[in-house]
Parts: sequence; C-alpha cells; structure tokens
Amino acid sequence: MATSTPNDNLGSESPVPEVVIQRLPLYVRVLSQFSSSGNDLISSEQLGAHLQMTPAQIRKDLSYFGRFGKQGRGYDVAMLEGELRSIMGLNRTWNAAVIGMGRLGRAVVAYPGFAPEGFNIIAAFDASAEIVGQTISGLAVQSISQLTDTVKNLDIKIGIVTVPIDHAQKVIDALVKAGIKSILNYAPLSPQVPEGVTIRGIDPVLSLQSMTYYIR
Amino acid sequence: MATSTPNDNLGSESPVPEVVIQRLPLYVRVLSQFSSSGNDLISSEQLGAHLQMTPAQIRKDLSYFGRFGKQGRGYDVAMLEGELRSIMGLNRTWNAAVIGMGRLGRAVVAYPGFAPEGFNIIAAFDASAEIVGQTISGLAVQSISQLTDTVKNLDIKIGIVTVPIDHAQKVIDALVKAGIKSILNYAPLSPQVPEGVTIRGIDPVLSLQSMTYYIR
DNA sequence: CAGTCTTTGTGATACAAAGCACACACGCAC
DNA sequence: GTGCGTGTGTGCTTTGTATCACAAAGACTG
Repeated sequence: MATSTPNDNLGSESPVPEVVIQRLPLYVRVLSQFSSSGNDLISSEQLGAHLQMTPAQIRKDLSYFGRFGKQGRGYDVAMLEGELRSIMGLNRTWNAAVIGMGRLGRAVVAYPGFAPEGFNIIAAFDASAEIVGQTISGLAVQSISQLTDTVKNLDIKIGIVTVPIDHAQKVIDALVKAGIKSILNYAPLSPQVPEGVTIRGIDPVLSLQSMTYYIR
Repeated sequence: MATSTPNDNLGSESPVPEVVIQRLPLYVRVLSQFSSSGNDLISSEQLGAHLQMTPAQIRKDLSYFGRFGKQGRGYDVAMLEGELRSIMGLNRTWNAAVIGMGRLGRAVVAYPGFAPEGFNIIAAFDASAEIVGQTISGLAVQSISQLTDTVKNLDIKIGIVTVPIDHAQKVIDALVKAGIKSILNYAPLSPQVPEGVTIRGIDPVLSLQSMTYYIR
C-alpha cells in the first residue's frame, strides 16, 4: 500500500534507494532460515534463487553498505545477517504502542510474531471510555489523551494504528505530534504525513484488489 | 513484501507497468471517499493531494486505459470510479478460500472488510484432524485433501494462506496445482511461485523492519 | 606455486518510471 | 460566437533502478 519515507538527502548521509532498504529485511530473513538449516556460506546466486531475484541485484544492494563477501566463496551467513541487522537497526529492541483496541488492535497485541524480532508492544490506547482501564494481553489500556506523555516516558518509537478509518488521520496526526517517526497503519486510507515520518500500510483488501486485474 | 506477477507480455495485451496496477485501487478508494462526501468532480491535482503524488503521474497512469477526463473540468468521480473498477475486475465478486484455521485464519475469516469489497471467503481448510469438521464463522472447515475439488466446485479464484511458516510453501504449491492464480500470503517467508501466478504478502514485521533503518 | 575455477564488486549500459511543459479541448461569460 | 481560464492528455526529458559483463580476489588441485 501507500508508503511515504524521508527522501533522505539530508546532508550527505545515505543515498541508498528506498527499494533497497525494503529488500534488506528479506535478505535477513532468508539468511536466518539458511543458517538454521546448517549452512554457513551462501552465494548471491543461492540467495537470489530463494528470493526469485537476480544475483547481480543482490550484490548491488549489498555494495551500498560495504564488501561483505569473499570472491570464490560467497558470504558468511551469520556474519552477513549480523551486518544487515546492524545496518537496519535490528540488533536492538524497539518499543511500540498500539492505538485502537477493537477487534484488530486486540489481534495485533496478541500476535506472537513481533517480540521475537525485537518489537515490543508496551502500551495500548483507545478513545472509548469503556475500554480505557481494561487490561488486554497484559497491557493496561490508556486514554488517547495520555499518548504524548506515555510515548515520551516509555521511549516509544513506533506507533501502530488500528482505529476505525474515520479516526485514523486524527490518530496519525497525534502520533506525529508526539514525535513518532515510524507508523504502521492498518486503517484503509491514504494517510497524510509530513516529511521525515515513515508510514507503511497493511491492507489485505488493497493487495487483493491489485491481483484481480491479472485474472479478470 | 515480495510480490511476483505475470510479466504480462502475453500476446500484445497490456504493457501496463505493475506499479500502475498497484496504484489503481488507491485511486478507487479515494474516489469512493470523495463521492460520498458529496463531490462529483475531481481534478488530478486534488487526487494527487489526497495520495501525496503528483497530478502528472495520475494522469499518466489513467492514460494507459483511456481518456476519462474533460479538459478544463477534471474527472467525473462516479464515472472514473466505475471505469477503474471495471478495469481492475472489481465490479463483480470473487470467491476465496482460507487455508490454515489457527489464530490468524480465524481472524481473517472474521474480518468484516473483505465482503463489502466483493471478496467472499466461502471455504476454509486446515490440516489438523481436530479442527477439520468444526464450523468457524459459518464455514465448515475442510481437510486440505479436498482443496482441489472444492476450488473447482465452488469456483474459487483466490487463496489466502494463513498456515504456519513450515507448511506455507506446501500449501502454496497445492493452491497452484489446484489452478489458483492469485494468492494472498500471511506466512513470513519468501514463497516460490511459477510465472503466471500472482502472490502478495502481508507481513507487518517486514514493514516494521524496513522502517527502523530511518530512525536508527 | 602455476593454473583453473568460482564468485564477488562494480563501472557501463539498458530499461523503466516519474516529472515537466505545452498544445489542445472544453466550459463559461458577455 | 469570441475570448479567457482551467485542467486534461501526452511527447520529451530527467531521474531512478536493474542488468550485464568483466576484472580482480580468493580457494582448491596436483
């Protein structure tokens, strides 16, 4: 779905294309699979086969960040995974907050896939007075009015938006105002965010809609 | 996440770039919002403002399919939405099956967002003998061995994969073998699919991982 | 340790997508 | 019906991304 990200030409930092950044987590994933299946060396060819992309593209992508391979042998799986995690900021944990504790929000806080990857949901918010105060999956649901304070106090860096569509933009604005720079949006709208804030949308309907074209 | 799609140079049909196809549902969404807020004319400028993209790109995208606007006025909202829906194959309903009736599969079949957009989940499958036979959200869970038959009998065109990662590739292969050409994959792996099959992944972790780079 | 084989890293090249800018179509006013 | 304002559709240019292809680096072989 729609994504927006810093163009990142601030100063002279990374001129690394956004697409490349989006592929790195894929590499990390394949590498971790690969290493747990006993291999400790991998070639760009093998990596490419797993991801259905060309070896050249993988080498190009990696070359934005350094020289991690050895000619004639390939890449040390564990080492490359570590390097990529470090580049991406994945060798640490990140605190996240979920806003919207309806059906979807409950599913998100209960989802067991975040924590193992270092994403800890440590706060939950809702607008409804009936839900505020409840404990859901071990989280005490707070009022949205406490958002800014809690974000500051708990060092929350990521906001996950699971409110109904008609509240979504307001909530996103509030997150931005609270200083959040990374937002994961489950609401089916095209959100407006200022430059410098990255937002990614999760929207299965949009994915389905873009597939029917090919089977029409 | 990883997507794969027909390169679509079959015969001499549409040389329409994949990215364009992925944007059309966004246009449809904004148009439907816009019309329900009383407007019946929209310019590429306004559309662009909503989606944070340039007017020129929108006009270019639309020009792949025809000339829908009127100079000096813009686009008739309802008409354009209708045209786009027709182009995308969204002016009909599509039958879908969910494979994997664990936590995630249950959430998917219970999700109320699919049906209003014409995606009807009319079959559910699972490998576990305990789950097969249960009725979940009104669907009688079937054994995966019945997949091919049911797909044929019920005219199912879309497969939604919600099985654990270590079964996902097998299930995807089974769907492909059953003739499914559109797959929505919730399992966190990079699936292998033959050409001619479109697969889209829903993976919040991947989205989070590609955001941390910018706030590292 | 020379020769061969493999696989990287990367400049050069080809391809694809986005943006610009303007001619032209349409609507409206007078 | 002439003239003006607005916004489309699109050829051309610019920007961005992927691929090619090859030199150089390491490993292994006898």
